[in-house]
Amino acid sequence: MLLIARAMSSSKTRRGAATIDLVLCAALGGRLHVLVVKSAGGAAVLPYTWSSDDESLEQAARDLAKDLTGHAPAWMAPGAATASKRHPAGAALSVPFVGVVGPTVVATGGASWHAVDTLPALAPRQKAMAEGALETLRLHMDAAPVAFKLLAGAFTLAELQEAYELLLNRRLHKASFRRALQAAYLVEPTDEWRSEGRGRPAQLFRYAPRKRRGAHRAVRFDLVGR
Amino acid sequence: MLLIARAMSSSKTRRGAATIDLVLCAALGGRLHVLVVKSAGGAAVLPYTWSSDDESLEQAARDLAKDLTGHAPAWMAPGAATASKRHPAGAALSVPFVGVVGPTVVATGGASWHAVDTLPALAPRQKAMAEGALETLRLHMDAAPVAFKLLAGAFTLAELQEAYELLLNRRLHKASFRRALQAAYLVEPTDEWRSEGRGRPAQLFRYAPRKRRGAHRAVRFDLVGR
DNA sequence: TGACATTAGTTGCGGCATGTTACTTATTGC
DNA sequence: GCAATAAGTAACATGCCGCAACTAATGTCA
Repeated sequence: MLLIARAMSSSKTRRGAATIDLVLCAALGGRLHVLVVKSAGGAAVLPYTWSSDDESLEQAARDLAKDLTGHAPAWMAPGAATASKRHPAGAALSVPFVGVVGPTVVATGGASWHAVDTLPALAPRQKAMAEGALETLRLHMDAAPVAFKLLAGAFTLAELQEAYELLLNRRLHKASFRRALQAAYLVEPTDEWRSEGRGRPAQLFRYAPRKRRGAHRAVRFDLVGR
Repeated sequence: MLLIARAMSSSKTRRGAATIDLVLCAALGGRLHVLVVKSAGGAAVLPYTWSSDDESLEQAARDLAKDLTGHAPAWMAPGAATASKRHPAGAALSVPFVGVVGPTVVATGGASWHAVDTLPALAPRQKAMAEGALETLRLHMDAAPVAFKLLAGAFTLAELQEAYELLLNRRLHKASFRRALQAAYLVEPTDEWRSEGRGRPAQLFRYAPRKRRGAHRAVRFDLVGR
């Protein structure tokens, strides 16, 4: 039994084992980008690692991101595991983790950012996982600071609004957006301002959620059943 | 290679392989219940099956539910895969699927319903997956008809409200709930009424989402950052 | 049979949140 | 200085939500 397990571990594809696949996301130029690396054979692949018994899946994904970018993702969530279609390593099963980093993270070595709607040729399973990332982000954005974590530590309110518009795929109203944000006590102003060339400089804010009581929002049927 | 895979398939625990674990949920007596079965050794376990290459994970979970209850779940979503803690079959990795059925589904054979807050002794990993089910349901209830699928095909509006109260773990206001529901065109009345002994009989409704335009709801910061 | 309890379902009102428009403020470039 | 541009704010109308009070239909019991 142990011998078989050892043999599997040293085999090339480890059929029957699972990969942890990292879908690292960044908002660049108003579009969602995903980090793609080059495999030994030169093909484009999502970063992945084989699952091991002595480490949690999430920690393995976090470590993988750290190896690639130097930092752990600012936010991360598990995606839907899948055994369908072809994986570049021939894994029977793959568990995706969707990570989020700020716009300043550089792609080192063979890694590069690609917009999700113009991805290079990936193995079908990885393509599906990358395209599912946006849905995972949407699923969590109401309860987790996903949009905030797509930004640098200090950001303008226009940038925050653009992040939300990217995730929701629709335009938002400036005044309404800011009023709702103000009421939620989620950001605090810094004393820095940023000038983008023309126009009035924008004040920079930081994500700093303050305690507030009774998040007793009403039921929303808006999105039920498409 | 193939020989190794065959040997693994016939081994007892299949270390290195993954299980698909089913967390089948029902709303009974105002509380969320989970279907628990008895293992060969007599211990309480969540229903599970080994993942196989020639079937999608979701389909395997759906088939498992069919074997147990005679019907596929009314709704289902994948949970977060985990390799932590102990699984009853010793699986290295487990992928949970959270299914939802109506209140009329009976537990056959050794299966029985248990409230999630008073579960029998499960293996740690299965306990964690069962306790994570409610979070998975909450994650999807804004965009999927989770609460509706916890009910029979025809239901009263009071029952629907109770399902939402169960998922949200707080009381809702009757008038507000009904107004919002009306505005969403999600249910249609049947010509049946149900009398529960005392009090006025309640009209029965069916889940029948109608097309409506512009789900253009505002951004809600209420739940961001707890 | 008629008052009462119980549950279903509706209506009206005050307050708060949101959508819209228009305005003010601050900066660059000419 | 003046136009252009972008950030940020104010004011108003509309609509949604919580609340309370109301009507409606049934069973219970004196």
